[in-house]
Amino acid sequence: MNVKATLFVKTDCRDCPIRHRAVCSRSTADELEILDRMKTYRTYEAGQTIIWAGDQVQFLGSVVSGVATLSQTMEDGRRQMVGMLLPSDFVGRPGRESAPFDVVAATEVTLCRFQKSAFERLMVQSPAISRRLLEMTLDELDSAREWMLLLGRKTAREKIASLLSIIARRDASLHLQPISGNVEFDLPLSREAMADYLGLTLETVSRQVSALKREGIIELQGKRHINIIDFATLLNETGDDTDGGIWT
Amino acid sequence: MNVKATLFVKTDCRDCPIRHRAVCSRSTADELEILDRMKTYRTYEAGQTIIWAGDQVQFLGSVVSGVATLSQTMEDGRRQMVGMLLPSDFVGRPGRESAPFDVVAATEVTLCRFQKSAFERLMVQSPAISRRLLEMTLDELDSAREWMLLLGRKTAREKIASLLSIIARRDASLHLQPISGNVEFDLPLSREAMADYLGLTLETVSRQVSALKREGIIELQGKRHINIIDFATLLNETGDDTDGGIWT
DNA sequence: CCGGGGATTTGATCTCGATCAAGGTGAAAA
DNA sequence: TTTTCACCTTGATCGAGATCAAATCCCCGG
Repeated sequence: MNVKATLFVKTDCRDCPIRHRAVCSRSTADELEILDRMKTYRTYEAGQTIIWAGDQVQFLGSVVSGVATLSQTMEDGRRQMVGMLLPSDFVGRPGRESAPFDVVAATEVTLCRFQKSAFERLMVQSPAISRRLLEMTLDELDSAREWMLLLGRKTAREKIASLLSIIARRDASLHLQPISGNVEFDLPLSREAMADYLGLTLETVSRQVSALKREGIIELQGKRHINIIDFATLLNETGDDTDGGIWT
Repeated sequence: MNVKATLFVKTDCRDCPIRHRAVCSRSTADELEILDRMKTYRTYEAGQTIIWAGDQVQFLGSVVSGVATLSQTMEDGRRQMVGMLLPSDFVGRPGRESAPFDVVAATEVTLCRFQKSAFERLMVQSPAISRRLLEMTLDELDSAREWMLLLGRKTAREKIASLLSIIARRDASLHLQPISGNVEFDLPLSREAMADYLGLTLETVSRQVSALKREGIIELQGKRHINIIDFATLLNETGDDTDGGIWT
């Protein structure tokens, strides 16, 4: 833990997000140097597709700012979001030719990117990177499986409450703030994107948000700014057990 | 590929499944030796819970025979299966204290187990193991995300057709047979387990299976033995694009 | 061969969320 | 300022799948 902190401070990669730094955290200074020199930034505007499912992708990287979505679409247009990428999340698959899902910028998004081939070469030299990526991928897998419970078994109201509490939590952890009582944040997703994430229609999302507002559990300022009156009360609506589980 | 095949033959671990062998496939003979000496077998009867969510688990391993399920349950009893473990699938998380989900034997299950601490020590020495586990975990993550599309957006009939085609495919690949035309296999899951996997009730599962039978797309022998009359016809009912996608 | 009990099927009815259809809102362009 | 357009809300109705309630099947022990 101390080692991690030390390396965290040592790295020059100051403008890169926490989790990307964490990827490098057990590497040597040399390796950090190499990663650092490889990196480039690119910004995508809201609504832009960053990666199409099936594309050959030449880079890996992580989200510096903004929110991107991972989703898939059936031929008839039904769409399901399968993940949300927030600052510090890793993007891309080492060792894979083509992307399995669409990556779309929900807000303006800046990525810190590495050339895929160079990163993969570095992975072979530095086993710590593979171990760290394994750890991160296991976390993502657990999150995906938690989401399967939501999609398969939760009611519309529970789905909305769960989504709001997750976004609130991730937003708070981004600003390194504790979470309790009153919580405020901007929704990075449109009603339609929320529907795609939750396996609902946008009308149902709108109705459930209105219901939570009517019942005084949340307040809205505009369409996108949410004020959770009391976080614990919202949690009661999620259907989850009280302790909060694995979502961060 | 040749290297893999060679090592495949070299290892003494003959009774262990394909994918577990794959974990070792890029390791040295020494490392294989160590893994081989560590391994023990254990058999669980159908219905038995192998791991409870939250348990401290002291082993890792892979499924040798039988089918196990990964699932989570809400306090009020709603249950969602989040994965199915077939022969060759890896069980357990290196580097994790406690299990995130229940693992239950759907049929009689035999596991090949390694002591977790010993395996983790081996992982540090042999970077290839981490890389291989990362690859496998990425596959699982993609599968989980495909399943999210099913849970969030597919109709009951599409869900049933998808499940049958996945089980048929995995069963065929287990016996190293190609899949096309007429396909026969035993369902390893009860109607209730199928419902838990698909986010449906057992009555809906039963009705949809009956409908597929009535329409001549499948035949039943007993409750559990399925005969898919023409695999391509069943695929048409899944809602997936024609090429089959990532499911193996 | 017979009875018991879990697993499955089938039927009747209900309900939550989808669908169809107008409106409202607010920020940016004209 | 007015227009416009994308986004969101609200209302009315519908229908797929849930729920409640019996049968029926079948495997197993006696």
